Amino acid sequence: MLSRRCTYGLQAALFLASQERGAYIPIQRISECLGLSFHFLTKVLQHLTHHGLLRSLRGPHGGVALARPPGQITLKEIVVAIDGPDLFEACVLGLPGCGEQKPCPLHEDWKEVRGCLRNAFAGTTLAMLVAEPERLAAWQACWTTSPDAASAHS
Amino acid sequence: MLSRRCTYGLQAALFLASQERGAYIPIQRISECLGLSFHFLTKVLQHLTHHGLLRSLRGPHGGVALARPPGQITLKEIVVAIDGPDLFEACVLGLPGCGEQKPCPLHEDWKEVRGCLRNAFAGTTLAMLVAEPERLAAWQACWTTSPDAASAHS
DNA sequence: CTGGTTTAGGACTCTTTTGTCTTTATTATA
DNA sequence: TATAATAAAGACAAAAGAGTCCTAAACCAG
Repeated sequence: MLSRRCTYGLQAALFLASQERGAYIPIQRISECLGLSFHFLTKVLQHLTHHGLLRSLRGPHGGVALARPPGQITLKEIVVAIDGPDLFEACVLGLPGCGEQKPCPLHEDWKEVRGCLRNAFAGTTLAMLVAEPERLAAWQACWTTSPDAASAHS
Repeated sequence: MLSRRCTYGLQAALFLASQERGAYIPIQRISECLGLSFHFLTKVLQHLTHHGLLRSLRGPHGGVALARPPGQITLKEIVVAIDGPDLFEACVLGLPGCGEQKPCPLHEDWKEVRGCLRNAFAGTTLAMLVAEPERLAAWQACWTTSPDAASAHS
């Protein structure tokens, strides 16, 4: 469904949304908390920075931060930045010419499912996923290491 | 969303559903009509045969045929046979422990989308996609070569 | 200005997916 | 029985995805 790069990007964005607003967080710390490869995550986040979804700062006290308030960043933006728009636009059967003029037999049915998908991703912001204390706790429970433990270790 | 193997499998199954009921069709002909690589398609269809979704027969007048009436084969069966059940079961964020006991922040929202996906694939049979003359024509328009032209050529 | 910290960028490896080719086994027909 | 047609099976090549590593550039603190 989503590439691994994409799930890493979403996880990191969600992580940043759950941290102090606007703070630069080192990628090293994100990778440790989420249990992801540091170097690989670095590439994914560089990609998001190029697409204007993240800001970055080098040097001590540097790191990455959300470029906009988490309430203004949707999951769809992140997915499209990493995996491209195919998930929300391409033919399910992978037929090259499929479209309104030359619809495949699944075209009309799939339009509905695609709408469902698009609504889910475009209608969900990062803020929505960490606003309720319940969800925030659920998210933090997914981390392999707590950020406090990670910062205490340094 | 779906692997290429999977889209090839779906296309071939749909092709068989639009042919004379129960007839063995050579893979060569399928690949020519759909414009797919013969050898690669062969592998995909062997896979579907192993999973009991197709029957096959070697030798002259051999080929592959649907193992059951097209009204009793759903798209979901084909997808699961080729790509596995992940699309309909796994966590969107790719979190290993995500489930009812330890839900990720998207878990509940995603359950709905997943249901939408599952309904679409499990609720659609091959027969439904070729029953209406309109859809059948749309499907045949997707072929690069007509089966008549292909058979006339031999 | 120096040294440590952090992102940026590129080269490289490993794995999976995609695709090709060759050989073998099976079947129908003449 | 001989021949041609066809799926089955496996070896191989090419491309993309995933992941590692190293060097450079930027930044901050002393």
